[in-house]
Amino acid sequence: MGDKKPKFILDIVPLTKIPLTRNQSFCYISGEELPAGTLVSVPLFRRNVEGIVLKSRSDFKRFGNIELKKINKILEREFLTPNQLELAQFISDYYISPLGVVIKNFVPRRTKARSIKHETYNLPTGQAGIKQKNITLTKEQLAAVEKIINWKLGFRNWKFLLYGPSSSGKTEIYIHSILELLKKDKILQFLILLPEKTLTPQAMERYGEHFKPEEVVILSSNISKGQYYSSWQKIKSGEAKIIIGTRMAVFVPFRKLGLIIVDEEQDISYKQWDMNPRYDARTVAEKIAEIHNCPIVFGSATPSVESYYRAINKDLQLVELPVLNLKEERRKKKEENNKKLTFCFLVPASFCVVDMRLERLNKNQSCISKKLKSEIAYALKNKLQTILFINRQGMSNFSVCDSCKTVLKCPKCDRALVYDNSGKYRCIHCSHKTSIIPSCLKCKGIIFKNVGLGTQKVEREISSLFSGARVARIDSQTIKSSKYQEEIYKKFSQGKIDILIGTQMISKGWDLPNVALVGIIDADNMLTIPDFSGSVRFFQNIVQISGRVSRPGAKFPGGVVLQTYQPENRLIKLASERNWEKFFEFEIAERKALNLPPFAKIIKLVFQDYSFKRAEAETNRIYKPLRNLKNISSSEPQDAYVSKIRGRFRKQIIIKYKKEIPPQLRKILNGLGQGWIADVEPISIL
DNA sequence: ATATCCCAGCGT
DNA sequence: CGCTGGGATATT
Repeated sequence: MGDKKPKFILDIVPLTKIPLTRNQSFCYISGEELPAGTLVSVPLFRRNVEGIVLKSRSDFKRFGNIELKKINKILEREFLTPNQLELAQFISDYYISPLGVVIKNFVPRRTKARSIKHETYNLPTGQAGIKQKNITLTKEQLAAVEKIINWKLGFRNWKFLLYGPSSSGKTEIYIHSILELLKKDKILQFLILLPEKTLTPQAMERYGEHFKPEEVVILSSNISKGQYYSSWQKIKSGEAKIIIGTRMAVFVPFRKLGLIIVDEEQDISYKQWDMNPRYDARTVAEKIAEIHNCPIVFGSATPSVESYYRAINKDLQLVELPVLNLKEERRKKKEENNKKLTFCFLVPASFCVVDMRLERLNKNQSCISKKLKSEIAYALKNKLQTILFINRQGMSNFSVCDSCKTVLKCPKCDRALVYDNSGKYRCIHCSHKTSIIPSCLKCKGIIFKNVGLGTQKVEREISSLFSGARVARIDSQTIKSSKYQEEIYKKFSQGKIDILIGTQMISKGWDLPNVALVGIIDADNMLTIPDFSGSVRFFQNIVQISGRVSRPGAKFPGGVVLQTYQPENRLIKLASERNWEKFFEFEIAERKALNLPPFAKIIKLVFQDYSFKRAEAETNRIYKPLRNLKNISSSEPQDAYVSKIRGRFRKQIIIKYKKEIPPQLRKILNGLGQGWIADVEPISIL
């Protein structure tokens, strides 16, 4: 048969890594025209892969001398929406990541959800969803809602920064805005992005109360592939209206978005830093808002420096919220307490900085200061709960050989091993463990001294100081099983635990109403992060940690005790005041002086190799052309903060540029070979 | 993903 | 000189 059927050439992106130096889409022949976004199977060099159609055309001429292959199979037409394709291209360009790898994130595993269980989330079921709780909003909250829902009237812009302390009622504003926008247009969908840590069942309930269960989907990394696919389909069909999720939720096929909310906007878990594409869900969400022509709200009590700077420059519309009647509440509380208690050791929301040098002078060698000890004792006596923060897990920072004073290091990583109470020493990077009796690599000594503090050490100390107290510990070791975490949470909220010791892990998400005292055991340790965002992280940590006490509704006003060897440190002072604006002024001046974000954009280039020589040679090779480029500045190749991981040496180059990546720089970045990692706008340059 | 090419390192 | 293993490479 003479093949009279018209044939078409399709531009198809295989869902696999194609080097950035090459064209990201390939041409295939098909008997029929296929719309963009169609999922197909194509042969690609002796194997078959999935691919997404970008374009159909009928001109053969360009490929006269190359014999094109036919597509294998059409899997599903218009599997991805045009909006998604546009977004994928944006992410690929912006984060210098192969388009196929990016699109892979948009294509769910198409496994049928085996169980017919519709909702397995902890959403309030049955009636609860439909009865819309009457939320009474304050004047300020209502004003914020008005601004958001009337975003079209705002001539300036429809990107908002909702800046208000925790407990200023941001969630109510989100919910109310959504309900109002839904009233106007029933087919709208809404995206609510949350950091991993705050996407908890407790947080979910707050949203679940106001919408029908079948209208809400939750997307996080711990749902099954089948569940994800079923949610994905619901979103594509329009059945799902409220999409709550972590950063991965930016990849789903929205039909028509009415509003995007990025809660806890400052949270660094929005940035994917460990694999390609190294995208930032905040930036991507903003792009989605542009594509869908819908408003976007970034919410935070301690905004990122970048966002607040944008708000000041009117690039975001700043909506400020006052503390929700907290002052009155505090005053009332104080009066009450003064009546009840003969002496009130904690001024409400007091913040006490303890100088640990004085403790040492006074022959107190414990990691618990006299002040903190007495406060804990008081809290115990009054059946109030205490949280102690120590941002180091295990027993200590590092261990030193007693005879030759060498730090015990991981053989594969440039990292000190930590003693973890099982009698072994562990590496946090590669989970390498020593034998029960480790020996010093240098002198074969077997006696080690532990230096510094860890959660386990604090736990021991506390147990010996307060033998009657019920103590629990939470860190990344104990938290591995979420069951255990849930159990601790339950016990603590039921008042069955007096003192909770943990890393920053517990500073978020957990709503603990009965906490009277928060102790920050070693603030200096938190100050030592030598990174451009170190100060911000410190400040935010302290605010978040302090936020564990003195919230409205608390049964007792709380206090914070911060222990430090440098009480005169400017950051400690700023943090103890917890005045974000004041901190911002200090920080922005420093960022400007050092040409750091938001005054410059950063790309971090990391090269890893088993041979130090090769790592050195390769980074120097790339540095040479970079040095001569105009409009950028790049650092000389330097050892990464952890200069060796799993036996591979790591060298890095930090590049700064204004606004957009210059074309010549892009060319160099596209040509980076195996072993290189490019991280655009990284959260850290360590 | 995977066949293929290239080269260093090694033994004959 | 050939054999081998590891790494880079290309894919319509």
